[in-house]
Amino acid sequence: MADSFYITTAISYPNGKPHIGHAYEAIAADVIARFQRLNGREVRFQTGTDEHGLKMAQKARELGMEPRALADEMSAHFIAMCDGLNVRYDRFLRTSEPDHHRASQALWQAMKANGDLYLDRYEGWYSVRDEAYYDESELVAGEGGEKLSPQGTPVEWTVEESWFFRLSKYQGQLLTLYRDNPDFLLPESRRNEMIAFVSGGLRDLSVSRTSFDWGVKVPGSEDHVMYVWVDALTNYLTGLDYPDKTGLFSEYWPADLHLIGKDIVRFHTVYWPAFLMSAGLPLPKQVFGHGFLLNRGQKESKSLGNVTDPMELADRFGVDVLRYFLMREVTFGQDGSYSPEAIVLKSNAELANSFGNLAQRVMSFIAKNCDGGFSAESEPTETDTALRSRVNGACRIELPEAFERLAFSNGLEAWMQAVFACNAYIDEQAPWALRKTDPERMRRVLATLCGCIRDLAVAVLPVIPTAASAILDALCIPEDQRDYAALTTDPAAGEIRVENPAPAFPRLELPEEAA
RNA sequence: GGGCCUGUAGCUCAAUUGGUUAGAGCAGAGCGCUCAUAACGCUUUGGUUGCGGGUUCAAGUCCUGCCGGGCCUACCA
Repeated sequence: MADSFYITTAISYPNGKPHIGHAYEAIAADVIARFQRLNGREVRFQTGTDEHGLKMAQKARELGMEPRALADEMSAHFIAMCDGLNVRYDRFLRTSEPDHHRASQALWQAMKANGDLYLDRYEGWYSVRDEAYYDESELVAGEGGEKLSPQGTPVEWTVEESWFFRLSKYQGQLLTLYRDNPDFLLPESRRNEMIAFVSGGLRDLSVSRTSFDWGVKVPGSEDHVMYVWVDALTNYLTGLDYPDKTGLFSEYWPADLHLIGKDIVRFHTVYWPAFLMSAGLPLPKQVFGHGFLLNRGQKESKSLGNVTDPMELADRFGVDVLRYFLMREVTFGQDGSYSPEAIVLKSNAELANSFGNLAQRVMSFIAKNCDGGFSAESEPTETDTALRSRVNGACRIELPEAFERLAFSNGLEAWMQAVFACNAYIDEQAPWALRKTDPERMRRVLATLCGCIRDLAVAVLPVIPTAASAILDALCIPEDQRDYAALTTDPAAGEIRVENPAPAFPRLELPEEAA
């Protein structure tokens, strides 16, 4: 289908509760999904949890539970997070689901049929503590001259039977992909990184393990489970009922956008396209590696004790406020910093004082002075038309163009400029003075403003769905006129009605610890 | 250790890819307004672009060294 749009987040590893980074990615993906729906596209949005692997198995053992029970418990937190943040996914996929095992095995067999999987031995210096193999060159010498991992943990020479994927075979095709499709991997800095990585040569990839069994079984090799990334990446296909290629799959594959963190760019832009090439499937159109959120400029970690529960932020400041802050403050693709003070400051300045107050001052004026409704009879002046086209341009052209490039902060910047223009216009036109001198002119001014507020509210729907809808409700804008296509109409032309306007954004108090 | 990215006003970011006097918002200061969530508007203070060299008619932008931050280096967004 030409206007379908398939977007995914990375699936989260649920060996702990969701942190701010999970929330950030889910929100960004939801903003894109809502944005594309407003553009009239047939959107499918998938997120989920990546539940296999040694760490989950170990964590479960520590807690004396079955891995599946732990996965059930932890994935529930991720589902609750999405629901709590107004993240409207079409499918929440758990890799422990049977259909996912089927899909992973089907992909495996497709790669095998193409001659890209072979059984060999994996040997190397293995650190049990780090659960990782190290290259000889990475090892450091301990005090007694013994070999240690770069983290200083003991290593031993380990031999394990393993299936391998012929990654080396795809070096040329991958480099061609990056060269011919500059939009395949964004932002650009990440593409440079991957070109350098792939140009340096690719080793075949060990894609199965025998040391644990919490995973997808390798077909015909039941003592092996798939390397977790083979199984994890396949989730994007599972959600479309692969290996059935008739229904959802034919409609939505290839994916339009895999939204991921910058730390897993390699898996999505080297391994994943190579797997797909091997299986003879089309490649996703774009992978975008977003940046990380820093807590007051510092990375969050358990050892620093500065881990933030995103739901706590949402409860404290509001879901829309959190969503707006993350999209507005952080340049998408780069790292960003957040703090309670920054959230409060941004929300008060832009949402409460500028946009929310604009809507409220206009609507409550109409409710009080125009009996809640009216039609403007006089012709718009040049000033009215200028404001209207400025605001409409920001909402219908500038913001959507920026969002299309995932440049959310730029799009919202343009939107904010339009809000400022409206506030300047009210002060200049002073409808409260016109009320006594020229009521007809007053009505025209108010109608112009209502048209602008309609545009502004529709444009930000993807970011702050609840508050923007409340404003559109108060303006009595019908549900079917709340998308970008509807912005070509001029609501100031007809009857204006306002019902029960209420402030859309409360002013927030600065957190006490900041004082 | 290696690779890559990053450092611009107190804060968050721009700067058309080397081209006038480095621009916005927030925060601060002054004035105006009263419809509105003590909200809004106008004016304004504030920068040796991390530090040192170099290339160039011209450097925030390119090269180099140093300092700080980050990501990857075969299972944490």
